[in-house]
Amino acid sequence: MRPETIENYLKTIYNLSSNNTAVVSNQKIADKLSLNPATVTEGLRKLHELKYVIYEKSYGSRLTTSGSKLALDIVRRHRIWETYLAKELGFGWDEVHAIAEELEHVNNVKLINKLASILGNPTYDPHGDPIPDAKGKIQKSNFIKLSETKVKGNYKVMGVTDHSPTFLKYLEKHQLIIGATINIKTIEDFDNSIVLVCQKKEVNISPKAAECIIVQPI
Amino acid sequence: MRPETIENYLKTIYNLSSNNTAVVSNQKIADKLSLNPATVTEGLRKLHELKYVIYEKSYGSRLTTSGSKLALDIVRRHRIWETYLAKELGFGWDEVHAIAEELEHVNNVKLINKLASILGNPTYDPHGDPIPDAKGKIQKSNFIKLSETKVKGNYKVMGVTDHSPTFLKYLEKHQLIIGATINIKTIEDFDNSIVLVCQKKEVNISPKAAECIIVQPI
DNA sequence: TTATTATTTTTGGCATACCAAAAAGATAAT
DNA sequence: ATTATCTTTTTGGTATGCCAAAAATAATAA
Repeated sequence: MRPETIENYLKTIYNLSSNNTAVVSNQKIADKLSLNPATVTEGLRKLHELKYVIYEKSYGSRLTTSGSKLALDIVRRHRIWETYLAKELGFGWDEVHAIAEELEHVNNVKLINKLASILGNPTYDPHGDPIPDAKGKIQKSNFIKLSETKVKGNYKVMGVTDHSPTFLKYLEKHQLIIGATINIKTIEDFDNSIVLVCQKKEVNISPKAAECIIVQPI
Repeated sequence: MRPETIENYLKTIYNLSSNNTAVVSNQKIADKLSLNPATVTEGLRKLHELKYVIYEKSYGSRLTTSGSKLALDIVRRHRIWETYLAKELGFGWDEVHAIAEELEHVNNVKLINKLASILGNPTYDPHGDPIPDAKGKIQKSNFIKLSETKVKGNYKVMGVTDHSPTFLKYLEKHQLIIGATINIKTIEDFDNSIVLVCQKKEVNISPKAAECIIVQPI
């Protein structure tokens, strides 16, 4: 298997099993990588042989220790590049994902560590995702999705789980950026939409959008 | 053909026909890319179909206008990255080539122009090679190889044509870096070796090494 | 010019990464 | 429990990028 192919699978499995214990379905991998399910079945069989994943037929996959290690390394490269592009090269948070997607495959430890060092070894990227350190150690947060909030009141935006430019531009338009304070006014029982105030303006958040916003009560 | 494959061929053809009119042999391309000649024949046939090169069987290849454009773009990316790695990220001139070899395939105009702008739009890279500007315009120099010098006296080191760490480390050891002034003492008729003085120390340069050093009389 | 050597091309083959469609297996719904 | 649906796997097939060995074509030397 080509290194790039391996990296894309491992990164995807890692991202899809965030809590890192859950098994990931072929379908979800296929969706994320825009691949035919048949291709994914084949890919997982090979990754199992390579001992990067434990793949149980018709059930799901999870990373082995060595797969996890590699995945964390790719995630580190991706998130360091995203941060570098945003902080040092002036790219917007809606632009960095696509570029980092390519840069992440350049595997040079010295390079990534140098970038990290210039940035002051950051622990979070522009989307609020934690950045593994050089040893693969990663911050664990227990923030919740906006869609999971049960009580009204003040929250802080801590991250996003969708990195598409469309979504990020939409958030930016409403000042819903990382670190912003929001005040939840209503949680509609009917359709689960949320009305909140951000920078003194009222915004109505759809359930779909609320799924992709990570917050912390304050 | 995969973009990366195309880029590697075009860049190689460009580099091998420096004066840009000469046709390039399959063998030389195969050597540079570490490919079997059979593979190169096949590759050139496809590039001809794609109208990136004019490939005449059993004779040689040269770039078309569109091939030249693409080649210059890749060369620009490569050399901008080399310069950025050296100047901004502290890598040695013996390290930058290998890393740039991978980074060059990340095709993002805004990114490269941003790096170039940070560097002050440089026209030469750490090996003394000219960097095409955003429009593909490239400085033409009429420097000569150290091996082509006919008269003794003072010269300035303007570049190198071999980018291997081994060679570059060897040069550095003798202070034969870009911008250095050298004084040619002897040109041996017997074996074409050259004795010169650099930083007050005498160095004996083999014909092979002299082939890879670019100088200008002063 | 002819023989020798080097280069290029052809041929046949292999591995990777993909897909579409059919078959098998799980899950959910009645 | 049986159907209906959704997911996964199998099967058969394609395109790309590569190579080794043989055949054809240049280039060089005798």
